Amino acid sequence: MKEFKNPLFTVDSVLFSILDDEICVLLAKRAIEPFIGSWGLAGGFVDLDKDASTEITALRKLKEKTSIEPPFLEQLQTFSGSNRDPRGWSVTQAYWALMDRQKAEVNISTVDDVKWFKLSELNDVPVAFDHRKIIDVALNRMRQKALYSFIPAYCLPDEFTIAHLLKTLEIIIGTKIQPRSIYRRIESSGALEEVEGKSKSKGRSAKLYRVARGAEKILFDRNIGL
Amino acid sequence: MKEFKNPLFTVDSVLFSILDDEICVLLAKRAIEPFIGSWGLAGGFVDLDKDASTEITALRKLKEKTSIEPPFLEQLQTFSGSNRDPRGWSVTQAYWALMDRQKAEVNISTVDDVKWFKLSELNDVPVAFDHRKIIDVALNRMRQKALYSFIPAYCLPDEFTIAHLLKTLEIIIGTKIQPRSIYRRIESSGALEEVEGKSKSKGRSAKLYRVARGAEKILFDRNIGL
DNA sequence: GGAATAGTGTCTTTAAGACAATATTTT
DNA sequence: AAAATATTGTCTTAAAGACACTATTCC
Repeated sequence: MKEFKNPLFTVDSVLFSILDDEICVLLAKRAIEPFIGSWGLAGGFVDLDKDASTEITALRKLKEKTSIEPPFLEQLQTFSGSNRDPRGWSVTQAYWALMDRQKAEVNISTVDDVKWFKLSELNDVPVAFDHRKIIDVALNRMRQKALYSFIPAYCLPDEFTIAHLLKTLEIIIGTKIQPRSIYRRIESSGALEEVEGKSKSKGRSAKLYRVARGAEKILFDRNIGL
Repeated sequence: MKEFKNPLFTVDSVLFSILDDEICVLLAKRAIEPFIGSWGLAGGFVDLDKDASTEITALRKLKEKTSIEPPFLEQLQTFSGSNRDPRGWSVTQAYWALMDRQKAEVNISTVDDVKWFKLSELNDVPVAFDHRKIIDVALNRMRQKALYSFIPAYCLPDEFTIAHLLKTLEIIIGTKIQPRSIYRRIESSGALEEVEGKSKSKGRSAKLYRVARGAEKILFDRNIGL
């Protein structure tokens, strides 16, 4: 039997959150070649001794950068070819993830090689490999899922208001959404749980909610906001 | 920098079609270890010299088995870990594909190491690796897509009737579907094109259609058949 | 013409969009 | 009380479900 060489294999994650009413993505400054000095996705090689699966690899790498594991992580797509990495034929299994930006802030603010970039800033920095393309694929995936799930709730703090969720969905989808539709979905799906306490802000205070366990599996069979 | 060993990397495809009103999947009898003699998905190692991407690898392997390239091929998911292949830590990038069973029949019927299995037969044969699990993930994906696209049309012959498409959707989804809903979707989406000629069968003959270019990208924003 | 299958009309149902109205809080 | 925001009521709209009815084609 013919013996084949294996391609280079890495795992990379697109971690999104929301900052100043804008989608942002976590990137790390590359300390090694190739693309040293450019910004790239959190990721790297599988540790064959420690990692039980590539999902573990993805979580490990994200934790290295943010100090916490994201509450939402899902396979995105695999990117491959001989041109995407100067070292040779390579494969990257990409994941995408969501987390509350505040939670990671403490850790990130102490280092200068990990940084959240707003989408609008992304064209002004050098992005390594084909990571820009991977981010775009992840963006499309997130936007699509926002239409028929509450998955974007995973980039909110543990407790949040419906107005906050609504705003987040609007930012991701890019259009106004009827509050009524969200209230209806919350009631009919059980994807959120009411928690004790109220928000404090300018006007009437709002009920607080948290994401119910397994909420990422609750899918509506109709798209919102079109 | 620490040097990492790469995992074994393979590409495997779950090819579905319809046979006797049942979903069927193409498997190949393994001629080499591990799992020699068992049935596995069409797939194998990337040819770093010839394959421009893993998608090309998948197409190449499918063509080897069926003599034709499937009209629909899409990334499914990646499966990884140290237990799924006795040779060590491994990664399989899985694709799923559809084609008309008749088209591949000539080639397949001349060999005895490639065979379509109905889903109901699948529990009676030894299936290699975690390929049974991969098939189940692909099944779920296909069933989901059948709810909001005409992608299942890719397992029909080049020209087909609406009744045939309807039947195919019903088989995949597993419930009765209103013909009216299908006619509406065809008219509003432009996913199918009418072609010359009529079907010949027992009763009134039906118009013939073919899948329009890019039809796999036409998605409805509501699920059918629930 | 009768059987069989294809395709249409149309009423009902479901869940989202629009947007006004009411309810709570904060100041 | 006024302002601000949260939540609900309710009418409209879009697309699917149900199912009867009409249209063709084969025999």
